[in-house]
Amino acid sequence: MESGLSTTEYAVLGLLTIKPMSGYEMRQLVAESIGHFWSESYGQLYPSLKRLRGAGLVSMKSDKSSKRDKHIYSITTQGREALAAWLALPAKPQPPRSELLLKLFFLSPGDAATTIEQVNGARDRALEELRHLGFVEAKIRSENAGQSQLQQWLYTLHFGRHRAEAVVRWADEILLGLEGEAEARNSESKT
Amino acid sequence: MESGLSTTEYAVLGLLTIKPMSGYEMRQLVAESIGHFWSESYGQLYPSLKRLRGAGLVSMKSDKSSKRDKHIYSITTQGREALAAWLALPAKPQPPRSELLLKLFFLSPGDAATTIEQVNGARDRALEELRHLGFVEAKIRSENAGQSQLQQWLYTLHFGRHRAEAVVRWADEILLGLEGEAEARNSESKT
DNA sequence: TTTGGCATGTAATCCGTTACATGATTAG
DNA sequence: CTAATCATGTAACGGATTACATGCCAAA
Repeated sequence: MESGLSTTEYAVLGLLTIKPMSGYEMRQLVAESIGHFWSESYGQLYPSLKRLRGAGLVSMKSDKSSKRDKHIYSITTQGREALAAWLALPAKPQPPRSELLLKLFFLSPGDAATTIEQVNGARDRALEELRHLGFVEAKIRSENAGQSQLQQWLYTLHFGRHRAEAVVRWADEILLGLEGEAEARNSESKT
Repeated sequence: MESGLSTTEYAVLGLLTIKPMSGYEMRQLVAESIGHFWSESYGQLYPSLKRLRGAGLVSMKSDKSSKRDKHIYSITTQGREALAAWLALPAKPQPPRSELLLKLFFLSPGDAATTIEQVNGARDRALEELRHLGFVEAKIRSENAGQSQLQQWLYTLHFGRHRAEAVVRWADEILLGLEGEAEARNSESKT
């Protein structure tokens, strides 16, 4: 069912609404602007562009001006229509697959040290992401002041922030409980 | 690098530490107990069991007693060692890929109605998950009182709770902002 | 008797990353 | 001169879901 296009292909269409771009440029843009919730590799990008072109959803022209021929892709009217239709469809929730939770689930309470390490690792990564998101937000706020799309970008950034904050809260909850246990054991052995 | 086994195979080893099981049983157990952060299909399960058996990490015996021959798998000592080694390795963070955020990113501020729909949909799903997690927690608390593994199970459940709460907070933040905008526009047109 | 759950597996297919192959341009 | 970055693509591979193929047993 659905619309025949893969999610990657819709992502490509979306990127081309920002501006006409080469495959290489798209890759960069994905990595720096939506890297916290999306990724694309060349192995997906180039074949997708080819298919989309075949379907008339994007057009291509060679830019021989500056350096050596570079392929600049643009979204067509049909492409915009296909994208708009997809954007209005409810996003399907993706089943999360977490290696971290898998490990925690199977670790035994006797391995408290390993549990703590894993939880701490997740906490550190979340803190790091929080810093990174703050940095990105400051950057796009200054670079895109007044840009109409800015608000939408902030939505995705804020999602990342709430997600990371949740991880920190969760980790603190566990770490506190584990410390409490250790203390209880301690005072017990002293009595 | 790494250890030669896939994450699915470690998950299988982990499941077999709970009790010896058939492939069919494993599938059920995954769906009901760790379904909120992991999934396995038969197309992965059976070939994995085959490979693990070949590597001597699980053993199999046919149960002809009850109905018709059923294959019961158990984890071997080597299997337990392999699992323990993997559990101690830091969990690698998986790059999130969110179709929802992709849509929000590309929706234009003019499509506020669609944005609201998407965000509300995510909020509803999070609320539903919260109810579900509460239900599961009550169930496993009563069924596994005193079970040593209970605490580990709760860790994963609580992660899900914090994650879902984060989505609700984020959604409320956006929805509130969007309402404020609408009101501002309203009073403006009245003045 | 026919539907649904138990039960085991394989094949086709999709989606995605990594590695490979190639080559120009630019900064140190 | 040479390493990094720009630039385009394909091939190989791996991980995962879905569809397919098969068949028993129990309940409605």
